Amino acid sequence: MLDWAEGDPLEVAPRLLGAVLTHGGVSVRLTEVEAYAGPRDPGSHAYRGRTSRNEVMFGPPGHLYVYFVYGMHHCANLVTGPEGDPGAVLLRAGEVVDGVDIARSRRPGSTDRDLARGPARLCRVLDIDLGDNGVRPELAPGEPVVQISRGPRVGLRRAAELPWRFWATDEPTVSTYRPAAARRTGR
DNA sequence: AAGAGGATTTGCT
DNA sequence: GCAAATCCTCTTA
Repeated sequence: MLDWAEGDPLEVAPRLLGAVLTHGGVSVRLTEVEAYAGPRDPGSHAYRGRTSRNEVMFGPPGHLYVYFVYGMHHCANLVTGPEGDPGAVLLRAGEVVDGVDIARSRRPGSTDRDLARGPARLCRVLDIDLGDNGVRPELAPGEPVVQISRGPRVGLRRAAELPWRFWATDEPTVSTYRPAAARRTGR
């Protein structure tokens, strides 16, 4: 099961587009993802080796790697690499296809289009937090995405040039591209 | 033991 | 367009 979601994150990422992730009573059809290739990828949390935070990425595929950022947001990855090889795919955005009422209640004031448009919003709508780190999510293949675009990953300061972000072309639920924030101090 | 920084979002100027 | 919000985790000493 989930063979199509296991292996090299660069190959799995485009295959995840269109797949449906269900958690907390809400289902999201993935429209935007990013690949993180573990130890050979300077942008990966696993680049500097195993720590208590990224431990799940070193485990078997099919589990969620959830992390906490900016003091208030959660982001979720699907671990894809074989045990010992920490590859993962960041779930950046999607379209809510089931449980819309619950999703709306978790993000009051949001338009339906924006409900899961961004990695932290997606987690919010699916009720994913650190407590879900390491769980096996409910994931099903969906309608295949017809046209796929790819480009640089979002928000990274390291290895930002690698075109490892994949999204469904012309999908309104894809997040808007923002280059990494510039350093305030330093040079 | 302490400090810096972050795979973001939101609201205000 | 820019900065605040806010705390976990890693790095360095």
